[in-house]
Amino acid sequence: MNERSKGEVTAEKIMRAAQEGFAQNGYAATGVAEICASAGVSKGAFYYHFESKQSLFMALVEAWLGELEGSLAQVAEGVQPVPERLLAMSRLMTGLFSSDVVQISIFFEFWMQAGRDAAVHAAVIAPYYHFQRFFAELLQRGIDEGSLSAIDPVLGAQGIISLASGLLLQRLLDPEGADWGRLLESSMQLLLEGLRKVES
Amino acid sequence: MNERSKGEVTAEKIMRAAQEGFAQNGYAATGVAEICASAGVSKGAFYYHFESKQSLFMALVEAWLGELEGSLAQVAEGVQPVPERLLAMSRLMTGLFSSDVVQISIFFEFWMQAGRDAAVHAAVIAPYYHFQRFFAELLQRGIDEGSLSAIDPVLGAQGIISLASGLLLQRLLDPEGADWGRLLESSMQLLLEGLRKVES
DNA sequence: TAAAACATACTGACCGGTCGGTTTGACACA
DNA sequence: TGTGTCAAACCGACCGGTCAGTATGTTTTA
Repeated sequence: MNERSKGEVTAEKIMRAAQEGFAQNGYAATGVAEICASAGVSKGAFYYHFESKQSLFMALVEAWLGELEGSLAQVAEGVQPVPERLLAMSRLMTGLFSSDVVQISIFFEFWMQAGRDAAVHAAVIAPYYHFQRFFAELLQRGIDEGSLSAIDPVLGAQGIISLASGLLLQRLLDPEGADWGRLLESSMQLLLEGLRKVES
Repeated sequence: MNERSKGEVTAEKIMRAAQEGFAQNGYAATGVAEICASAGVSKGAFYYHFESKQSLFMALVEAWLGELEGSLAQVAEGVQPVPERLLAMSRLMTGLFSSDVVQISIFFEFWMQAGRDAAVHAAVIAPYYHFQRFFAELLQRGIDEGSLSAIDPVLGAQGIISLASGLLLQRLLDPEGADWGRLLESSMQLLLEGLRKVES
């Protein structure tokens, strides 16, 4: 009935514990022993499933990116005009990111490590470009359909990504400082206002 | 002639070396011995000037924030309309931030540590609010003078901060991916377009 | 000459990773 | 159903090395 083997369950327990640890105290400050204790698993089990602490981190990165990619694909399709579509996406992100500060924290942990570790960087840069291209194409479509003014779509895409990640960053510093989910939506609206084609 | 004592010079050498180390490899992964070697100074000198590794980090945070505060005060005054003033500020930031990836990296290192360490958080959150208030007041002035539409100024301020920090974040991941300095200016212009009051 | 400013050797805790051994569960065979 | 087998899964003591911090002595400066 249950298709997941015992080993897979253990590996998942380790990954969950590691994610929490890395998010809470950072990669370097989180020991393997601590992860094991938190997962209720021995060190032997850890090194049975993962080659090293580093490779565990990579597994986390890849799992997270895969998840993100999936939820992006969900909203990739649509027939509404581009501005409405972007707003809908930001509303969706609201739900995805308002979940837990820990989730956000690990995301930036990945980002920071990418600047230091070549392997992490290689794993992160490709999806990043993918995202950039995704938004740029969306904007281009908006320009083509006449709902957006003719700015450089890549520039606009980088602006959108900036806005989203910057808000996440502020939320990290001051979780109670604002309704960050709602804020993402309204500042996206603001940016769109700047992008929107003036009726002539 | 030279007013700076020998001790102050040593402390500065240590701080410079530490900044580089923390930025390059992160706080936890940068050892005290490594910092000392890089500064050309012994461990004794280190612990003569700093109580602990942690307190050195705090000193770096405070120095950096003070510097930022100073360069902000420089452009606080002005007689131009608010939108032009904001653009001028983003142009100024271009120069300040395009200097070195290391500089940016240490900035985010501070930010991340703030989420983990109460002392760092306390030191960072106050200036953060200060900045937020600064931009909010600037926007309010723009609304009052009629150059901006009547949005929530705090929301606008958080949007501006998001844009700036988000672009920095992307620059960290992909330094050669764009002319990030120019990008800050043009996306600020985009945001301002959304904020600008339509002539009626 | 006293205090400030350093240098060097050292300590104890901790950490990533290893290793020899043990448990567990699925399957074969009787 | 009982029993032997084997590999996957797991355990935890242990090792080499690193790290923040200290103890103590030496030089420099005013």
